[in-house]
Amino acid sequence: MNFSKEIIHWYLQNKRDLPWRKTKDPYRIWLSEIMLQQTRVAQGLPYYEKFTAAFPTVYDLAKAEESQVLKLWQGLGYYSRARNLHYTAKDIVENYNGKFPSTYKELLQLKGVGDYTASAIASICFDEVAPVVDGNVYRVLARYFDIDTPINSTEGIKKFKELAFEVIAEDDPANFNQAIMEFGAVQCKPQNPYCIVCPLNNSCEGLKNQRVGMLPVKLKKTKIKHRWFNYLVVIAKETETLLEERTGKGIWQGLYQFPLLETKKAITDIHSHQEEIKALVQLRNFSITPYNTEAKIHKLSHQHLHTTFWIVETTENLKNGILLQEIRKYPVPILIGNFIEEFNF
DNA sequence: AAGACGGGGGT
DNA sequence: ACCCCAGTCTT
Repeated sequence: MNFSKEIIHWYLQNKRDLPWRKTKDPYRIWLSEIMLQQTRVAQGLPYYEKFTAAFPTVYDLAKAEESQVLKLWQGLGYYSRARNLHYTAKDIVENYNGKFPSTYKELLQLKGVGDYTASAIASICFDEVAPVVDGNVYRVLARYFDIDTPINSTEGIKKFKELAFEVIAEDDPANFNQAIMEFGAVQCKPQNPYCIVCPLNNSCEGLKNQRVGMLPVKLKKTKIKHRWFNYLVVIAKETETLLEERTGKGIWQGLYQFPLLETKKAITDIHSHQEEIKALVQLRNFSITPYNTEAKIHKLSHQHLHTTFWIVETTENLKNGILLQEIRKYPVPILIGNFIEEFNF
């Protein structure tokens, strides 16, 4: 049996029972693929259930408020996916008569749909011979063919895509694509792959050359930036607080947070920042005390946020205050969400 | 070509 | 501490 037949054979016997494998509805496949970008199945699964319940069709998603979409997305990360998801739902309804396009080339035009996702939808929903190349596929191909070209180099991206075209089962691209990804996730996994029981272990070049553990090769890591966030948790008359929306570039676009004072390093004397704080919270008189004395480090893949929450109490009226009892309606970063649950106002 | 973009899980 | 995850977009 050749590579593609063996992979599909393995898949049909070992595939997990996942909700998006029970449908060919392009809306649901699209939704699942966007959610699973850089995200494990276990983490994305509950979100898929929430979204399909709240938005059974693309029309339901299109007519939702963006903040509602972000609220449901809260905790999943990479929030541009949620904003693009909403944008594309409206795009499909307005410009495609509510029907997803059926080819790789057309799907690629949609915002938030790149090479991988266009291939996934085209193959799974429309049986187009469009190979997917995700992290799993890079790993399986690099090991099986013993290729050490870095998977995130321009040359590597091109080479592995060509290789995927060569090995794809042209008579069953839908199953082959899902099979090779599942195989990478479950069998040929990053650490401690099950080579001993692998159905391909007598033809795997990487295994033969004892190079499975070094493959795939990937170019350098991103350098981590350190930032110091001071959140001003205003409590006015024990019933109201202040939230601001993050706009512009950078992390957490469209999400809400307490008024933020970002500093170059940890604050040693809060009173030296009195004027900045006054301007941020728009108050004349208030008391301020740290909630956590040791900064909490919130780790993102590319930034470490040294975070301190400051409790700002006042008896004045707030300019644009929100009711504390409604604070959970706003989409917030998990860092803020955890604080809200822990502080419990 | 290189960065930016989240959060969680595994070793 | 480091790597990876059903990647895409921007610079």
